[in-house]
Amino acid sequence: MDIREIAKRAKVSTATVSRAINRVPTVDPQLAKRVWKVVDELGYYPNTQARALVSGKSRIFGLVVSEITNPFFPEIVHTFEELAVQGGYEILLVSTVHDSKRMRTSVRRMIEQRVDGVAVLTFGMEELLVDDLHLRKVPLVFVDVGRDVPHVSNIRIDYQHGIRQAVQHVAALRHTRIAFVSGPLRLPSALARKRAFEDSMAEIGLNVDSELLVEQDHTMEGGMRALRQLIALPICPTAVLCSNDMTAIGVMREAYDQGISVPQELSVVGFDNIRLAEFMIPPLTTVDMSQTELARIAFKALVSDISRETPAEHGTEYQLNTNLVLRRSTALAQSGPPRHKSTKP
Amino acid sequence: MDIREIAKRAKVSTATVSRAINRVPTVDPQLAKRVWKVVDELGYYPNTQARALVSGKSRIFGLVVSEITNPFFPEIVHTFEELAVQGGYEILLVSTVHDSKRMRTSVRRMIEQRVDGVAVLTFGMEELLVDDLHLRKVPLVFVDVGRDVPHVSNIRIDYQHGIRQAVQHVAALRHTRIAFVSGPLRLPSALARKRAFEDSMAEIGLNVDSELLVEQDHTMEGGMRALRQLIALPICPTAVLCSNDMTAIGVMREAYDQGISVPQELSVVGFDNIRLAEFMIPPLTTVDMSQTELARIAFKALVSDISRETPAEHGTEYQLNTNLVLRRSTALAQSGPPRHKSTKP
DNA sequence: TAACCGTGAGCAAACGATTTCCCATTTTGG
DNA sequence: CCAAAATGGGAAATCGTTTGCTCACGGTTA
Repeated sequence: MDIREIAKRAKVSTATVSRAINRVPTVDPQLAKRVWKVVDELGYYPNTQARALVSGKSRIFGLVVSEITNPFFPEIVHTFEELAVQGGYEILLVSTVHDSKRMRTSVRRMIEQRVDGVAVLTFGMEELLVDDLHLRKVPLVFVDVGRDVPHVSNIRIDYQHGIRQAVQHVAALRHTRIAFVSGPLRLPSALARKRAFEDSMAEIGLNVDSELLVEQDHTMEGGMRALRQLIALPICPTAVLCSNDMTAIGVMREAYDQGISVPQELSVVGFDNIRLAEFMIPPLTTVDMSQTELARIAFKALVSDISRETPAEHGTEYQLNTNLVLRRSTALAQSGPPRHKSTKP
Repeated sequence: MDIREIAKRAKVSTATVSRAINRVPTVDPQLAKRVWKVVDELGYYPNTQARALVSGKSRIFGLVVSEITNPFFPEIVHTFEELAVQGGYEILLVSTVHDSKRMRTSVRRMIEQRVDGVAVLTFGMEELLVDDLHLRKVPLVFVDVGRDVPHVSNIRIDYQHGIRQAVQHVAALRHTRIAFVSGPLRLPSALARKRAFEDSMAEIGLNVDSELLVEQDHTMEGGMRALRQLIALPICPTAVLCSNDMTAIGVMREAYDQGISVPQELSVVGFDNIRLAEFMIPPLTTVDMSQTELARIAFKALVSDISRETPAEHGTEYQLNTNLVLRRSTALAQSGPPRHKSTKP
């Protein structure tokens, strides 16, 4: 059933039907009513493809996230979708972008679908895409893309702020042997977090032993591996900061397996502040990086790029802060000499 | 840039370009090569809208889930998406379907987008949609839709199987006062789980006190509330089964706050077996309802519906089983009289 | 009364592909 | 060597909308 059918039954032209449906004010209310009646009776709804074809706008946004399986991202998807439906947009989702090739094809496919904009909230794969994408004049928003790419908006995240707070918090609790479990260092965001840690430590005159810097993969299993590695050290750390909450959960889980109590014997700090953090046992002290805020910014960026008909020469820069939130996974370092493998009873 | 541009530059007709791109075998390899050369040089890619308009297929699947924020669903999305990209499909995601109105419009919009099929994996809102949707002849797959709807595939879940195992497991550990925290009972799936619990209890001759049946909302907060309610009882339960893992996590968290140790003083069993369950402290014993399997079935159902040109009179029925997986959140009931509020020292 | 306007509806041309014919070559067989 | 069949490419119709342009109609103004 198409617009012609409606036109025929309402005894008007297809043009009038189109105008009536789109609520163009110049159409006579009488006629409009007649059209709507037929539309309702037949349950007609316009073909979006045809619409998009002529208008050039699909009212679809692409949303690319790293790994929907990490609870950090669903929260983003949630907010983004909320805004999308409010704005009358659909969202085309791509997740699971392990490798850059897969990612490229995914995004390429989005562009083939003529999405009106793409938000790439992936923390790391951005660089590879930028070139591909900004040629097509689709509005784009990235997170923490290093270089300054024309026509692309960028959400810059201030990792330093929250991580410094975390370090100082832990230091204030008298910890001196503080470990950091990073994500894969090829990811810019993981690297930035580790740097922020090192800088913050340096700032307060604590040196970070290289053996206390362990690289993992931002998963719970990674966190478990990390702790196993750390407790094998001659002198164990008494606190461990993690590059994300999943890692921290893994660390706590391994601590449980090893009979190390958190926070009495080991303080743990996460990063991200996923909703789950609050429900861990013990509730996880972590650095908040607001997922709703991030999604909100990304969405707004896209919308404002679209409304601006002449694309801005330099994409807008947005800013997102991070902040420590205290819960119960950190405590005063145990007095006396740090727990030492070989001196342990 | 469109197909005409390519045709002009390759000095062939648009028809030939189309054929070359779609790898129609009858086109002369020479010409095809010439076309592809131009295509690559110009970075041309066909307009999906136009394609869809003429072919009537969009190569997009709609995926509707209850609440992306519940870790159960991302896992489904993940698998579904995996299969989708393999099959050359995009996915249009709708989550956050609290109210049926919102859901209807969402799905309506999907249909307007001319998706090739919709998987509604939402555990409860199905009924409302069925009528709207199955008129349009879009392939559909639901979970546990009660009545037998023509042209609609249905994944039926055997809650009873896993829940009976859970009940028997807990009973074997000498628990007799066993509580059940259900989801919102207006959701068919929540109701079915509760029924399965009651039946399983009856089967082994344990009576379930109505005060041990608490209705909650499938969230972690709900779990916390539930436990608070249960420990206020004159005689506390020594084991609590939950309608989903999020609830169980909440229960364990509240137990932690109340200083009740799991599993020594309280056994907890979840339902769903989200990935996180294994990483809880203690690791959560739960009933597995494979998310990957569910997604896989849904996807296959859609694909097979599509390939079958004449829609089957009665949609296919699929089956998904549930199974207890033992971890460490359950233990022998403490001997002696059950912990009693007023007799507690 | 004639010229003029403003209003609102219809005609037809896009939008960018696919696909159905149909025609011009070759190839094949007698 | 010629007719018939096979082959491959092109012209044009089509998918379902939107929209610029034209035109008819009725009312206002000189």
